[in-house]
Amino acid sequence: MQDHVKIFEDYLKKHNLKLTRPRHVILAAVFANHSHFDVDALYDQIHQKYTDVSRATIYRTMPLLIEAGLIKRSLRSQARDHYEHIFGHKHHLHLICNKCGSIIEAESAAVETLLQNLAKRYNFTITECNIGARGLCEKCRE
Amino acid sequence: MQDHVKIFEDYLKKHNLKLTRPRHVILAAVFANHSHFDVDALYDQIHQKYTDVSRATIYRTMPLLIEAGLIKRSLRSQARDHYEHIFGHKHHLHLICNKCGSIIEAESAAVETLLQNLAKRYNFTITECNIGARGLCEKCRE
DNA sequence: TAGTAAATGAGAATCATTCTCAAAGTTTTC
DNA sequence: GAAAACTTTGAGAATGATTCTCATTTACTA
Ligand SMILES: [Mn+2]
Ligand SMILES: [Mn+2]
Ligand SMILES: [Zn+2]
Ligand SMILES: [Zn+2]
Repeated sequence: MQDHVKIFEDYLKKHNLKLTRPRHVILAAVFANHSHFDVDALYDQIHQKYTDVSRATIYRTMPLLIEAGLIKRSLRSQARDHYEHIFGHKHHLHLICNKCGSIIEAESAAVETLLQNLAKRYNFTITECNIGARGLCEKCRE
Repeated sequence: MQDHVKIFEDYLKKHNLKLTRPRHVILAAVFANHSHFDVDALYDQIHQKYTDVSRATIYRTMPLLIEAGLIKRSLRSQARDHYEHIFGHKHHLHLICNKCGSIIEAESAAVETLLQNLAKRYNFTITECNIGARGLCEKCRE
């Protein structure tokens, strides 16, 4: 059973952090759907069932989930941080439409390989790629 | 004489915006050095000679310079927007060291081409690429 | 040079995020 | 299973980058 719950719990134990109810609730909410999210949306979602989990705790938990390798900070739209979970998902890149705001997720393996090779030339060790582009989607082009 | 000043002035005229002193001062400061900058650093730099140019005007001018194709919003470090000018510079990508914070600028043409081809498959028209990676630089790896 | 519309500076407002601290929870030890 | 030792939590205050407001100034037009 090597699921996200186990990974998080292992991470917490390894770092002498406690396995608390809010942390489990937040983790579950993060993996309850598979799209990008921001803290505000997450708070709304959680708050329907668990009125006692505070924004502060959500903000405090994001770095833990990142450190555990379960989510990444993926985009920033109008001054708000966005996250997406990465555990259970392939690496991908984002094509963001400037008009309608829709996000296409595309396979990134080839681009990442090229990027890795490039980094090698600078003796740079990549731990996290961030690849994306803005433009116009099919529908918005006409 | 197709320099950045001319480009900016043409942009302003074309959009019925006025060629003001603060806008010229800000443009000059942006191109006075060739590194990344944030509004705060820019303000400090400008404020030494031109004490009457306000932060508000600098913030208001950034989108104009972006629209004119002279700068781009390039990175965000700890909640602060960073910019770099792009006129007169080749496209490049950023390798950011997580330890020392240094930024390596690397040639991005090959990666961008690949990204363009990928986008084509989704009928997506790219106007702006954003490619980068985090990790450890040569010095910080030991 | 006057008339008109846009731009500016100063500081207030906004708003996402971080911080503070007293109260509550978790783990360890007996 | 209860107390000690330590961590986490919620609530709301604080912070800090960015945006807004509005009275005043400036740039352009004729
Ligand atoms: Mn995604
Ligand atoms: Mn750069
Ligand atoms: Zn679109
Ligand atoms: Zn380094």
